[in-house]
Amino acid sequence: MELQLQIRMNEKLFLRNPEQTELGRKIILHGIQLIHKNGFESFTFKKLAEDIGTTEAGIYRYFENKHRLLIYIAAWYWSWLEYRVVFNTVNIKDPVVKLKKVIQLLATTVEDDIKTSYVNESILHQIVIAEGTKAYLTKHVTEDNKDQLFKPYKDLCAKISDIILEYNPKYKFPKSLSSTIIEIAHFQNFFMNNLPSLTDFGKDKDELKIVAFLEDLVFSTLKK
Amino acid sequence: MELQLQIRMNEKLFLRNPEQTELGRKIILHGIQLIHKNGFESFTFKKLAEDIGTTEAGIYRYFENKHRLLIYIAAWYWSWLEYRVVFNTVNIKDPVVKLKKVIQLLATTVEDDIKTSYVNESILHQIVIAEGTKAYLTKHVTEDNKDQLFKPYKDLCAKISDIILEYNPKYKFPKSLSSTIIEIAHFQNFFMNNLPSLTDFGKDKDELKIVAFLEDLVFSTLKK
DNA sequence: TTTAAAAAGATAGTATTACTATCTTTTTAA
DNA sequence: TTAAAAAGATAGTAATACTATCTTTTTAAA
Repeated sequence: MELQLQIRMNEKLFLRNPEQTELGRKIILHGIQLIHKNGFESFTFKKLAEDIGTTEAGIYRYFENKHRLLIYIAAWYWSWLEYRVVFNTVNIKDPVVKLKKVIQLLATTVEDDIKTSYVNESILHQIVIAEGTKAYLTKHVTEDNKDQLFKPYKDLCAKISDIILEYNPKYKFPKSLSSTIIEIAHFQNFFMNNLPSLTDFGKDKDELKIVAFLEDLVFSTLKK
Repeated sequence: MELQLQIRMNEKLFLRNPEQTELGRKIILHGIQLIHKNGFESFTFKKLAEDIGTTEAGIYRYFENKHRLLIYIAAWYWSWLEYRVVFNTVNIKDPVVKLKKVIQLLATTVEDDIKTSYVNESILHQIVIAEGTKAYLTKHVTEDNKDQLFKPYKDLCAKISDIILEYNPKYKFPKSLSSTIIEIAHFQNFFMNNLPSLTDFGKDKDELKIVAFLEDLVFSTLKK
């Protein structure tokens, strides 16, 4: 049995659906690689076009600008992560086990378990760590939000929030704790690798220590 | 008695020290205002020059590029915050009181208590919330770090970490908890105002709720 | 008070970025 | 087979991110 994961993306994220054409898929695949290699700031559609062997104009037919492409990539990541959270917690009764699973999924590098044709999930994870917040840290976040561009992030946050309430229905800040776990999983990873004195993981650079930190944080806070 | 706070900035942050000339101080003052108004992405030295009534070339004599100006502004903010932490916790014995003070300083909007001639602290606070992470979320973070550009941030983090250990010397993740408090204070503020469904503060948009969330988080985690 | 050097102002120029437009060729789907 | 969708090719433009140079003004020290 070979299944292929298909994530349904919001129409407003693109001008032309990149999943449906060869060029579109190349834009996503090479886009992720280029952003990872040079960083989002020095990433341009011109360079991407050269990389792919097409023209700038060709890429503009799919995405309004590079920021929209970043939002698309981030949205894809969050949708994929929500899928993995659902998949990995289904049939589990104990919310403790579920929460631990969530933390592990957020804080550890993906093994390429589910093959999606045109996305390299492990590079994607690195991109979202370093560039993900730039998707919403803008002056037009409110309009973008009205277009539902951040729905996958918000859905994931809501899902984790539900598990938190399952564990402790009286906890007052489930959504804030949820978004905190998500962001901190990424920030501690970035700090560990780039500004290690901001963490306690600088020496061995072990993702499992981030997991331990987050588990301690979450379960101390939620203890009834 | 009128005292003036002077923050000594790292020489590598600028080409020519902006504190020492009228034009330099205007660059900081109007730079902060412009970034706040239009966001960092659409901020340019050309616009800033027009705003001030000087030329682009004039600004380039002070800062290599707009990213360096952002780092300068962020560094100034972190230095100022560390000063305020020190000032507000001196002579306090109880680390609980100290930690609460720290959280309050991080999570609530500044009242313009200390006058610094050429920096608007309340706008600065807003900028660092929305743009601060962009100072280090780059491909050249390692070189910038070697130039000590993030020292004020790391110093603040270390200071808070020390208070954490004062309260609970056995706690395993003082630095990570410290950087977590710092980042989350800002992120929850940004989410509350821009993506409220990621928080539990959307309705009343009250900073004091962020304080409550952080206090609960920190003291649950550190409880012996 | 003079003078030199530092800072600021004025102007020009360049490569790159971030697009838009249009026309032709190729691919695809009915 | 044929039309329409997609891709390719080419051109152009305003803005961005700088660098260079020359002149004038300010300042600080002899």
